[in-house]
Amino acid sequence: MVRECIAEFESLSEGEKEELIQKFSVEKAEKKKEQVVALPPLEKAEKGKVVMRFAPNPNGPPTLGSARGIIVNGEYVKMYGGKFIIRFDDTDPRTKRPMIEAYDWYLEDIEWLGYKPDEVLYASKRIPVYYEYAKKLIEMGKAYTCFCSQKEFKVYRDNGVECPHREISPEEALEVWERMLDGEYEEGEVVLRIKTDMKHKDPAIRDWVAFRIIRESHPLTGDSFVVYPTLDFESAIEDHLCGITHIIRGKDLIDSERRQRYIYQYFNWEYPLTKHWGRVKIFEFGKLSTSWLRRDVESGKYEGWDDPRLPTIRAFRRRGFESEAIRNFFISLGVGENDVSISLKNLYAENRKIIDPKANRYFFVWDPVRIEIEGLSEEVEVELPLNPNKGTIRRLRGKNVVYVTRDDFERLKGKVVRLKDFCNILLDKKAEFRGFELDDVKKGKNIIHWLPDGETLQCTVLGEKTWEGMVEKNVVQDEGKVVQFERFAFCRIEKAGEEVLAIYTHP
RNA sequence: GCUCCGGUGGUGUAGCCCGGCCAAUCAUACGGGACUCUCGAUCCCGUGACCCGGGUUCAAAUCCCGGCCGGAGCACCA
Repeated sequence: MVRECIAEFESLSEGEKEELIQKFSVEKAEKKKEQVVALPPLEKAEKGKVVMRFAPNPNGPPTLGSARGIIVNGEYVKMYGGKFIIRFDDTDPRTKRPMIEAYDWYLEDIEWLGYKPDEVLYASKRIPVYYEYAKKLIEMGKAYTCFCSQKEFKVYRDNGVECPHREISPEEALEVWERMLDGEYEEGEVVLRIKTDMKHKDPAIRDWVAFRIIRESHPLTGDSFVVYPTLDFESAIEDHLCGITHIIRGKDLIDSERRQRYIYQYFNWEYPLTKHWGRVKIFEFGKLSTSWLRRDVESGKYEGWDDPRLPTIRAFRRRGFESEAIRNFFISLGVGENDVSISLKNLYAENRKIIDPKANRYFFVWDPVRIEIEGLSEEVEVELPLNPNKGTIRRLRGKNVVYVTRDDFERLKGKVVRLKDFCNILLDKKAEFRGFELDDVKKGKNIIHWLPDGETLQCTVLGEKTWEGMVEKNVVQDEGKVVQFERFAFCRIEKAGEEVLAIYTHP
């Protein structure tokens, strides 16, 4: 039945086909609109009252991974209306030392991705607030100062046994706490723990650390503090203070919720709704850790944090990606708890949809080979499509000395090829002119791109590798924009002067 | 090891809570064709999946049990 229909359709004339397609295209267009990518509805989300946050530690620049957090949270706030808060969880000046430049990079990239934070908070500047809540908990007997070493406590924890310090009175604990704040103890000597349940079936939950001493100057607050909260504590307090309604983050933080709930219970607060997503592994980048990237950037293996080979948002911006593409890419991943490993090809496909219709076309001849065309006496002016979608054109001089790429030269030497939009030649270093008409070579489809001698600019393309070659002068008008180098790839023209520097976007 | 969580085409995703309308959605990928003086663009057509085994039921991707596989956490990191 279906086959018959198709056969019937195929047998129609072009005109008739067109007519039928027209007839159904309205319906199709409507369907496409419905399928606009969107996040699944958020549980218990009230219009205008959704408060969400993105809480990075700026110990490196935002990466594709950060983009997911920004996009998913930001997008939900957009969907329902409410508040979007950026909070820098920068409470460890040593092991996760913040990078001073990264604070602004986050803000910039968030804006570029299309979200405007309603509030920006720096945890490191609000440490006194956390002290107050710590004090309350101590007074309530829900937190205690503990002098066990990490090793000692591990034994207690693993065996589900309460440590001796757990039983001290709130008054005593308070006294120790004050002395901690006054800097009377050394690093590692004492910590403040939250009382949970030493018999909890998950050892990870048992009496966790809320504050520890770190004697290291903080990039933002200097030496103002020696007692720093852990993420679990800081974030628990802050989420409540900010009135966060929904938390969506990676599943590595799943235990965090279980720990924090104890505090919420003690203060009688309501814990936000949470959702956790799985790990994203991108084929092209493998596992990426900020510290690992940092080492390679600092060692000079990469040009900088926006090196086009890097998975940072800055790098994608430099490559000329549209933020809409990145948004669609992550929205389509959804918020499932299973791990995903996905190829950047999907991102490329999203980006291509947006960029292809607007990118101007140019010839870029990499690894050029000089060709002399014999039998072509006069120069001609050649018109080529600049943007096939808009019908605009560009011009090139058709000369008897041209350059083609080595790949094409070697592959097609001795054959008749078509210099796109110009003429046909028998390809060799001394080529023979074979006419201007297209039909002669159309069958073989040996259509290649070319550039006239003396009317080009030096061009370098930076990407996975570096390509050297020449490009037509016309590109100058597209400085800063993404163009398509025909038969090569999309590239962003970063600089166009005497020489051209282009960044490889994607195929 | 302990505590959680998850397993739908090559890849991602919808459906699973509230079993039937799922011979399973959409995207991407791949294959074929059309169009085009580039193309990985566009337009047609096609390929391709419910981890395995039991159970409950008239009926299971959906519920239950077991297995296998994968992941996360088990820090004075975030």
